[in-house]
Amino acid sequence: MADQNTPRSEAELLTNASGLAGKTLGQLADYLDETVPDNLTHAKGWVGELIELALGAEAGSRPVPDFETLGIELKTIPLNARLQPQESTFVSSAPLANTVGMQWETSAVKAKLSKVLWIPVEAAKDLPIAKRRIGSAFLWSPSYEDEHILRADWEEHIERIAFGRLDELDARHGTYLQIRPKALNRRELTAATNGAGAPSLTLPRGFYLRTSFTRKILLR
DNA sequence: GCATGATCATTT
DNA sequence: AAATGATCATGC
Repeated sequence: MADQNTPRSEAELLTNASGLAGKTLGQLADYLDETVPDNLTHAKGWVGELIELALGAEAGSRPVPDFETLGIELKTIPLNARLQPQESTFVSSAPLANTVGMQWETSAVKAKLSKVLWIPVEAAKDLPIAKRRIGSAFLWSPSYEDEHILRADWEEHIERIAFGRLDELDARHGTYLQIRPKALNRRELTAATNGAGAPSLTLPRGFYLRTSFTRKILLR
């Protein structure tokens, strides 16, 4: 079983993560003295937080990788009954103000995706949460081709934002990386820059990896 | 409000 | 059934 202290090395983290494979969320919750919610409607982050606790992630809500000294980001990946990803993966909030001049190389998206520890977890809706099994964790970094496409997507999104075409933002753009709302509700507003370069307000958005892309990652 | 963790619910 | 758009919880 994984311990609750932060791992000192990548190998230690991988060993701990591998130790979760085959366990159910119920077993892990018992071990950690956590309560399994009846459903995730009001606990959407519960699985991710449980795994963080099990592996000793320390970032909390700070904008740094879960395992800061190792430079590794932890992501759970929900699997359907066919063991394929069933949801997109949130990466980071999208910058909507003063985006002119932003570069992929120094972007939050590139930083977040540079090294990810993926942990597959069964998530079929008809499977009780406590009975859902954790899968085999694996460390991933984007391939050269992946990064090329991610960069092109990011640049396309940022260009749209930089020109103030906020009304054109929608989830259909982007091959691997899409932009979708990331807010409490549709009335939420955040600072943006409009087409005239003036301050404005718009719905907060986030960058997400399409399910079709995480499916490819899983198959590697 | 924005960062963390995501899934839900409706539309296509 | 899959994709898009909307939403939920928590901490500071």
